[in-house]
Amino acid sequence: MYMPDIYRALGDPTRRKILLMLKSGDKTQKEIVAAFNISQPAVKKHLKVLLDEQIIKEQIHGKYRIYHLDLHMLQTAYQEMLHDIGDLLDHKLHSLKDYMEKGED
Amino acid sequence: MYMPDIYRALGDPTRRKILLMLKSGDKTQKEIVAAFNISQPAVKKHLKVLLDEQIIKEQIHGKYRIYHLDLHMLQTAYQEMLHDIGDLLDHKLHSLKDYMEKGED
DNA sequence: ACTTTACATAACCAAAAGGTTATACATGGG
DNA sequence: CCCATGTATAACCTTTTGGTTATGTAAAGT
Repeated sequence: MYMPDIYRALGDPTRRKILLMLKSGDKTQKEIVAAFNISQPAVKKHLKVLLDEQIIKEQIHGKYRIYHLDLHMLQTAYQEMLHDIGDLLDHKLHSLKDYMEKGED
Repeated sequence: MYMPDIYRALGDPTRRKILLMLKSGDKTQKEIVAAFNISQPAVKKHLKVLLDEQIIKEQIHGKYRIYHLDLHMLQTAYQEMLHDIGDLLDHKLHSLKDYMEKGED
């Protein structure tokens, strides 16, 4: 059984850029491919990793594949990583909530 | 010029365990090697990655190499990751904050 | 019906990652 | 000086990763 590995998902800069792209709105695979200068199958592999880790979701719309962030999972993922670093720094998870509260406008 | 990649540094479970070890105090390479059942050169490679990413520092003490956490860099890494998650989630902060508050126990 | 268009899939490749064993080097103790 | 200990380095191996090209398939436009 597959153990989701958030470090794997976020460990690649292309994948992080894809996530940033999706922040500004849902995107088709075509649009994502156009934003990088790697091939369509290469992009698709990155999307598969993000799908496997459940960081993004896919919707089929005719011949299009529309991708969008799974904000819940993404937040959980970062929470996990921050928790690991937080453990090392002796200041824990609540600082994320603090950050989010201060960051609101 | 080399851009430190915190995601790479934390991407391996052995390295995360090494960091956890170092949290409880500085360690010689010998002690770190003893804590895993992989070879000394394998451990050394992990240490090199952590050194490259400047997450840990090395001190030469006679024939010993003493490793310790670079808390400042960890702090920076933490901030970097907070920034990343902020970038991704900022316009959804409200619902996430609600989620986190409900999710706390 | 035919042809684009968007995506899927297969086969392949080079380089990186994570490990090994064997061996060299340097320091400290007897 | 000699030997044990701690670390460094070299050579090698396997698997994974991130990419490629080529080709197949399904939906949409004309």
